[in-house]
Amino acid sequence: MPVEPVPTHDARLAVSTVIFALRRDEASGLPSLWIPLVRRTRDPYLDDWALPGGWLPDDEELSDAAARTLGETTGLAPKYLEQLYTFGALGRSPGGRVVSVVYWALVQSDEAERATTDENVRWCAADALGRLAFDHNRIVEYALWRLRTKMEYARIAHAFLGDTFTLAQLREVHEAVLQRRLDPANFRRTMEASGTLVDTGERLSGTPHRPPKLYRYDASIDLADAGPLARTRALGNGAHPDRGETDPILPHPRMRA
Amino acid sequence: MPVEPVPTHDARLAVSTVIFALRRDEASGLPSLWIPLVRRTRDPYLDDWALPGGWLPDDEELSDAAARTLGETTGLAPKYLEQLYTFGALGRSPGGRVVSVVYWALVQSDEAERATTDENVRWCAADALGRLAFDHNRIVEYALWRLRTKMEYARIAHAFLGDTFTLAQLREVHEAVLQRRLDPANFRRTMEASGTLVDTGERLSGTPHRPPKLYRYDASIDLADAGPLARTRALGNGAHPDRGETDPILPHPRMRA
DNA sequence: CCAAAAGTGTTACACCTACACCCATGT
DNA sequence: ACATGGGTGTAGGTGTAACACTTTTGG
Repeated sequence: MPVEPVPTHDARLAVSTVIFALRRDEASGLPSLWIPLVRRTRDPYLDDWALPGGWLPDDEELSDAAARTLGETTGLAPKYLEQLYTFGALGRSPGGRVVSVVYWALVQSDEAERATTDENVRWCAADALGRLAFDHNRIVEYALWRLRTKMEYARIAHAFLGDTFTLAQLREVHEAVLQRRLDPANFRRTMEASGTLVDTGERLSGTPHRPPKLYRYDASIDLADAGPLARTRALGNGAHPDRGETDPILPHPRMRA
Repeated sequence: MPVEPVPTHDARLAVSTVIFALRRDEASGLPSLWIPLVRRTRDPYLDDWALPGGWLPDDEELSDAAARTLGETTGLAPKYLEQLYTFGALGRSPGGRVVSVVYWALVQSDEAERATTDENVRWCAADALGRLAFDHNRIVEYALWRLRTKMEYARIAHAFLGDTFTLAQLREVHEAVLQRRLDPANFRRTMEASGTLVDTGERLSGTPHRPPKLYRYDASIDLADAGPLARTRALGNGAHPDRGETDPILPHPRMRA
């Protein structure tokens, strides 16, 4: 057995969060993904932009730390929060090793429109950030990939919306994240088949055409596929890690005997 | 901006690994999943069984630490290694906070047959471990779920086998992990369609029936779906994190416009 | 009435499943 | 020769993609 001495000078532990919201482009009218960044106020990468985060307090849960820094920078509460990955490469932070447990979060987009924006917080289009501090470009790239991948098999799109929404709004979210148009008819059937949509009986009026039904999201269905860690924290809607790699990954059966 | 003081008393950082091998049951002849455990030699949970791991050295990469403890307990090198999740709940370790970055690994099964087994290392059937130290039962449960989920969409089964293998051997791996029989004919076509199998031209002789072809795994195909972190470390075959929670996740297109 | 989006129906096609059947080798 | 697993062929079911079509509102 190897000896197991208590370390005298551990790597430092940080928590960061990639926060996604949907923002409507003024010109095209189409929504796209935006994330908030904070300006560095001290030496490594001073004045550069970085992901919200900070050192992990001794007495705070990892996900709580992620949600707290999210609130401190945006003034919002996450509607979806999930651990992304832990980055701990030796060279990633000049001047002392830092291991960062990174979360990703979705926030309600209409709330995000009127979110905090001061000198040191800036919202950027997720696919056109500048050069970020540390390895944060890589982290955002991975978070984007996870969001897009997971959107194809999990029901998380509603986290960008309010309590009730129309199918067109839900489809618009999918289209913005996946960056391609979806067939309204097939999208409707796919969502209805998932069993997670509840017809509220209400309709949205004031549109210049036939008023669409308003739906509500039903969380009780999804949990089966979310894996053994899903039951952990409730968090309003769904807060589960991955399928992995989710991968996922749970669509079809397979060739059986 | 919140203050950002350097912490005086961080949580301690550990790395653990869930190591999977396939072991053939003497009675039934069918292979099933086994994992090595180490006996605790100090106070929290003294003499209980736990996952291999240890404190993260200041100058070692996370994945290297996982691979090293794997080697120290089994004498083997991983054929597949991927970060699983980071566990950092406040109460998970009595007497001081510990944040564990957990990896999962696959090792070649015939090598594992003759692996280290002393007083303090024991191999157990993955679905019939006793009560483990800390939250390690939960961790193994999650790792098992990830392995089974990922086996359905990613090509990782070959990591349990040698350099060359027959389709029947590969199918046996899938059957053992997924715990159900697969149709040999359909399994063959699915694997051939994946494009990751290379016919070596050789055949396995000595069987009491028609000699099956020997195949080799071709890594160059898979990397497309593995996500932005895949290019990181080469590690013989594939070492990529997730699709996440992958998950996944990448089988089908979707309703297009 | 017209435009436009909501919502329904239908067909073509891809893929998975199940199972029948032939092939090649050791005993 | 024959038993056994290797390997190929093929019909039926399931689900998605594409698109035509009807419905319902505001202007």
